[in-house]
Amino acid sequence: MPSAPVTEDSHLYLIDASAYIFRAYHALPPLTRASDGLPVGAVSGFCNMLWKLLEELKGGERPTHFACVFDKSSYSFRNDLYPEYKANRDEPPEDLRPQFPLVREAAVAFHTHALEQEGYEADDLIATYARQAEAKGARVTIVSSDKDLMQLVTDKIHMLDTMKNKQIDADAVFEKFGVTPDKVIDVQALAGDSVDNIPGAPGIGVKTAATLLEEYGTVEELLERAEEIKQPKRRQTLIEHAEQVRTSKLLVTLKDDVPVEVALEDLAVADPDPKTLIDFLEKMEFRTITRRVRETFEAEGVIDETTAGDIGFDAENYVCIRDFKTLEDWIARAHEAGVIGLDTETNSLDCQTCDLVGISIALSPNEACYIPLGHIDPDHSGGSDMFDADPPRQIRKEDALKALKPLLEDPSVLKVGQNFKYDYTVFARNGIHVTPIDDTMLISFALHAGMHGHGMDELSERYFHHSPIPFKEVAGTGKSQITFDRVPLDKATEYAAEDADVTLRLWQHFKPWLHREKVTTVYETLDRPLIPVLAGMERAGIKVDRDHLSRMSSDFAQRMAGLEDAAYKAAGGEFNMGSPKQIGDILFGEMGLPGGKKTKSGQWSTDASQLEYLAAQGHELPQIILDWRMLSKLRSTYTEALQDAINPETGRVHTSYSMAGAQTGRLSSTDPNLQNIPVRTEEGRKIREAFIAEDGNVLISADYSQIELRLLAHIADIDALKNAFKEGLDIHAMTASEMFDTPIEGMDPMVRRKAKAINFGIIYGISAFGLANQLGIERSEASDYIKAYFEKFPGIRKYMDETKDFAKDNLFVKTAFGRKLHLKEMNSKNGAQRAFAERQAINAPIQGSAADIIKRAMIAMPEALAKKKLDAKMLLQVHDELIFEVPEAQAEDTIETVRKVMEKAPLPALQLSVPLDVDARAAKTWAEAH
DNA sequence: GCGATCACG
DNA sequence: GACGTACGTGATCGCA
Repeated sequence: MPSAPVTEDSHLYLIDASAYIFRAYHALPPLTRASDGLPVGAVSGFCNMLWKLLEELKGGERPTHFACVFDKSSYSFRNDLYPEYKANRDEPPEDLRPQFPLVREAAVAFHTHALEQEGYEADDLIATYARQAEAKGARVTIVSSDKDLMQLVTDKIHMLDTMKNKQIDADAVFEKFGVTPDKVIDVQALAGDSVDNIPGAPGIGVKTAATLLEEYGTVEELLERAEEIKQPKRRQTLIEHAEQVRTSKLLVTLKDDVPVEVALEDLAVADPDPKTLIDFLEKMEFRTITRRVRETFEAEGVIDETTAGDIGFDAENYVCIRDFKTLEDWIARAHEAGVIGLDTETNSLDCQTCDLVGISIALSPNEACYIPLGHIDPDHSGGSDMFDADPPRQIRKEDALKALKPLLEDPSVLKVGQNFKYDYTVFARNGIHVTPIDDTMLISFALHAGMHGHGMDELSERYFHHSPIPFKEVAGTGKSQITFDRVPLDKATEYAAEDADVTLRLWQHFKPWLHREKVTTVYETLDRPLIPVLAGMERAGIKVDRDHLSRMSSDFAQRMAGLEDAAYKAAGGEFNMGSPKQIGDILFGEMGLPGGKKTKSGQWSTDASQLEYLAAQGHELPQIILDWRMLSKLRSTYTEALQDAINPETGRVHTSYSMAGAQTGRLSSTDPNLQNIPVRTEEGRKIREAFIAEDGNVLISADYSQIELRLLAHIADIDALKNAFKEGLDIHAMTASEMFDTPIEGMDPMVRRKAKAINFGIIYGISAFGLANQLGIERSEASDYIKAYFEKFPGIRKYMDETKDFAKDNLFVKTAFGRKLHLKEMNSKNGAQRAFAERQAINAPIQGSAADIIKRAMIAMPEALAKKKLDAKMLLQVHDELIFEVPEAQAEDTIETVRKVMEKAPLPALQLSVPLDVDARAAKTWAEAH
């Protein structure tokens, strides 16, 4: 650490760190480290404060000497004077305690002294250094708002409350105590202090103390002449408690001659070591301040950017291509590069219907271009003067695409995209089949599922400490938002070229990690090849009978109106049937029915299980609400919304599959969600009748039977289960028979139902609470069932324990095909969080392996169908089910091929020890085919 | 923008 | 002994 003499030009900063920690803890919102839940709110506040003081204070305020001062322990010489000193302090809160050592670590990371000394409080050290510096004519700033330090204030020594950003000088002290700083200890001695347990004189507060001191000068003088005090009460108090007041003065007087271990000169401010500081901040996972610190260091040129692997972003180098010659030049350079970042800009978020507006290409970091192709009025902003608008000078779309096509289809040039299924579809609609490809979103997902999201902005911030321009910034937001074709070209170029740039950089950053993390195969055989398959399914869409939906909608609306009348009658007045809040108030408030559970927000819960319970007791209104809710759900989410989703050009509904949404590796379906079309109730199933085949065609539905239980049997290696599947037994009946020791023949359906619930429960990471809830039985009974199950199938318990142990050690679990799901809460101190992670650890390998298998089937499917010269088109995936559309005459052959591909899907990567069974049927509607 | 609810596997 | 609980999703509505 450097040393420098303290002179009149010096400015010493003393941070009252111990007091700061408590204040930050209470004043700042709680913050925990994302990866393990470690509480770090006070540490974060401390780091921000230090950084601000050290780096952002420019000019005369900048410190020349600097130190953070801590309390060493709770004991000090004051305890010898007065054993009760600070005796009323509570232990620091549980989630503050681990932060004390971290704050000391932070002080060191910032390259400042972390001072503490046995037997003295931080305040005494501060007093000593402050007085020493003052004696040399230096200025002193004490960073604290603690009133105990106010006695130190002089015209050289000030205090600074960083949270309120307020200087505390002699005037401010006078305002608080009614005396000048040198008399503060006298006021405190008289008034006492409940926080520090300083007794003072009973009945005398700050105001009275100030008045008395005005007349008598000091405590000593006052006590000497106590007999002269006119008010009898005060006189008596002061005479009686004279000794106590003298002790109090000793307690509040800071010791300014501590034999300090570090000399004042050695507190000279030192530049932090960039690597040490950034490493610490990154370890704490403070994203914002890490970025700020990094940027400052970069600006000051103290970080070697290339060794950090981070080449700064510089939009200056982005090029807007508006003439053909330049485009040809970039295409040639792209061939040369061999790998390019690629991104498309469109005029809507729906890649099925949008128009291509522009293309961006990145060749290397900071070397990127944007090719506008469909911009309107690019030289005016927002088209306010449409009549004057000149068409922008941009390359004709057909010409550009024609020139780009060979590049985009060139097998020797890798095209890297982020969420590339979108761009793939846009290009496909323009007659270009982009290949070969990589997708940074999917690479991130293969590497880090469960650790963080996989959106580009988040990845860029996390790995490059760079925030790409938000879309909102170029297009605006809300009602005044414009489509990308109206964004002026300069802004469009900055935004679009940056996206391609970031994408290429992400690829460079991630690619080596695929091997290191052993997920190359997952990415290359399960995720990447699925892109064109899903793109094809989304483009194909499924035919939906609008009239059928429309008729159902009217029918539902009528019946809902009837139910509304009945409900108002039963409730004795009108209310909003769609408001759970109002329903709760009526049922449990006005009608006084016995309320069940409450929701998190304190409202009465009115979910189906609650209403069913009330209905079963013979109450009318709950049943009406249940019936209405079902119809309302079916109508708003399905019969109405699905009509709007029909693409007018194709007459079909085109969903969009999300490939990196579900943590376990499952797909999800949005806009609209076609994976949750009703089937469980009679009424709901009718909606599936609206999903139909084109004339002359049929729909085929093929689904895996019990795939997750089969995988459990295989993964946990349970002979009894495996044999049951091999023999084609009813697995739930078999389980019941084993558990309850009854023959399968003539089994009570209730018994089988229990076993079925347990089988599902096992897959979910069973708990007595959950099982009891599911079956509507007592928790103790559920507990007995689980016990019986584990006695019959000890291998399952063993599998569960081993899986949990693995997850605790490695913080991830794997599917049978090697897909990883990271579970960072496995060792959380929070019991509920940990239990949740444990159940995920049980479930994810099973659910994820099933997802992997159907993905393999889907990837193999197009070729298998083509080979058999079948015209079947794969349309939908619903986790364990695939829907196809095929000319009627080919239905049987298609079923045969589909079944074979699905049943053999794990091969050759994995030979399951149980057979996979596939049920398949052909029909005119999805309702019948399922 | 969030919680409650409910549709699916 | 209390806590908070079945796994994975997405859409709609009311409400602040």
